[in-house]
Amino acid sequence: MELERPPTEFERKVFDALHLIPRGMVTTYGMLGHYLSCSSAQAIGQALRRNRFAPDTPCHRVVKSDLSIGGFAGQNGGDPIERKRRLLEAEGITFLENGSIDPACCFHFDE
DNA sequence: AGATTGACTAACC
DNA sequence: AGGTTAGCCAATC
Repeated sequence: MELERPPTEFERKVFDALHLIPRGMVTTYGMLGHYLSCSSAQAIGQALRRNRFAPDTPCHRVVKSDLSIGGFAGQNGGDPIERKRRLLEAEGITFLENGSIDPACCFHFDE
């Protein structure tokens, strides 16, 4: 069982970076990792998965490298994903016909 | 302390 | 287009 614990330093860095993403934009696990000098997008996903402050920290603004939706609330489909999609739409994200996100909505970190 | 687990990704078939 | 694989790495058995 996973007990309550304060965020690790790594998780704090990830959560802090989320607040740099403007409303109506998204980034990817890989790009976020690159910004944090972490070469494992998977580790980034792990941190977001364990984000217990969601959606206060905008973890829904992180999607897959191919700009498909990615996961949410520990799942890769079903209801949580529907919620993630609606959150993004409500923020002004535009989706293409194939269901992926408009590349123009991709936020680029400086440095 | 070692193995397992992933909200991943690029590179292959 | 879809599957498999290897590499990645923090957190969790």
